[in-house]
Amino acid sequence: MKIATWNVNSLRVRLPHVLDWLTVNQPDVLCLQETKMQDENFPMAEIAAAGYQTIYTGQRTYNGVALLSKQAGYDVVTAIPGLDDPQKRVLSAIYDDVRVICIYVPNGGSIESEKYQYKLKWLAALNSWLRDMLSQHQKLVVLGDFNIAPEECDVHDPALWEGQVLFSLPEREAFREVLKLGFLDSFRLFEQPEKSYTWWDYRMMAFRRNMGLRIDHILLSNELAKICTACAIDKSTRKLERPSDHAPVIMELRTEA
DNA sequence: ATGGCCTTTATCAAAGGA
Repeated sequence: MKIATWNVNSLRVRLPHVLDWLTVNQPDVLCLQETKMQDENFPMAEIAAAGYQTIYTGQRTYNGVALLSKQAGYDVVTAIPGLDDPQKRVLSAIYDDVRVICIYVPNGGSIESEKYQYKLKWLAALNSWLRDMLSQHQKLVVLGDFNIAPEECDVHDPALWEGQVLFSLPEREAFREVLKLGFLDSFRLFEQPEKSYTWWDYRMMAFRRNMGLRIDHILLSNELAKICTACAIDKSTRKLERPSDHAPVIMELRTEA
């Protein structure tokens, strides 16, 4: 079973990339963030033509998440229970017997901003929810754009990013607190190339210079970590015309077909 | 490096992203 995540930064613009990527990679489930479109505009027909079913929850201009899958998902959840949040950042469903939770964590603006406080509050609510979900689902995947680079090796220049949003200590602590609930970072279960990142600024030729951050993650419950056979970042999409600034991350589980 | 670049919008300048 292949499960992947990709912040597409506008599904309208990136739809051709997504369709190509589905055809080439054949994931069982692809989670998208920043679709930036209302539900009535969702390109369900084009995606169905590629052989994928869709679940989505979107809004105009900002945010928006979607699940594309070969088989139908069920028991859909579209928000963190108990968190009053109009922003569409969460989508979850069960595929086969695996509970998949797709998240788009708030960016946080800058450390001094209200958006940063919103991010920390959001992460605290996520933690409580995931604790609850773990008690109900042994096979649990939490994946998406976390907007947190957890370790120094996930940042091209840790000194430059020290204390900045995406790499500040409270955010990294929140990430560690999620791991402590009983998750493993699937990317780090395997030998990986040095300086592996999932996001590069559009400016400064950052991709060409590999000035990136690893902020998109796939976390696995212990039960799933035991059967995880691979996890990799696909940098190839970042070289396309009009690319998303994020690269997809893809993970594979050894499951009975 | 107080911006650069990309996307969106009751656009053509400003906000948000990361």
